[in-house]
Amino acid sequence: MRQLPPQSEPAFGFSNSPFGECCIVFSNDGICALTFPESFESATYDIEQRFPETNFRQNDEKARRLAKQIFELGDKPLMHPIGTDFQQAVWNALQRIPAGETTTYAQIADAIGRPKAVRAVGTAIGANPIAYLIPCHRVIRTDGGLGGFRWGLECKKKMLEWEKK
DNA sequence: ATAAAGGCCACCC
DNA sequence: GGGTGGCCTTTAT
Repeated sequence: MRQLPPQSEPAFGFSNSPFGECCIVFSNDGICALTFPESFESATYDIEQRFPETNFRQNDEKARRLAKQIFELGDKPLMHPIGTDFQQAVWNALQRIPAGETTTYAQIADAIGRPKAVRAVGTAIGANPIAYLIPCHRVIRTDGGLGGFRWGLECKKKMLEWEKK
């Protein structure tokens, strides 16, 4: 099952955040992406890849409002991530990790009833479209290593530090 | 239909 | 520390 791409008033915008500038993609159905791109171009390229056929307006004002909700007030706005069944299962499991705690890729695999799909879990976590809100940064390796992070390991560390207190 | 590439893990050296 | 083989999903041929 594949969810529909954003349809109702799709838009994107940039805002600052505790972890550097972020790009938020949203529609009336909720947030469908939160990224930390290096540039305007890489951000729009990413959007283009993820949602071809969709025409987005730029709305930085709303993006800043959302960022404030997320990072300052700790709200969790409505989300609308697009992905396969497997990915949805993984992303749902991520949202059950309490803030300030970590788990491992293997434990997530167990949690979704696919203990052998550890590697695929790693791949699915890497495909997480909504950074921070879907807390893929709380997943580390079984051997204690930090694992990877799409937006750089420094960023992953920062997020974990930020949540520690 | 098939190949190649992953944010992994256990096991060896 | 490092290398290898197995595992499973996704994406691009």
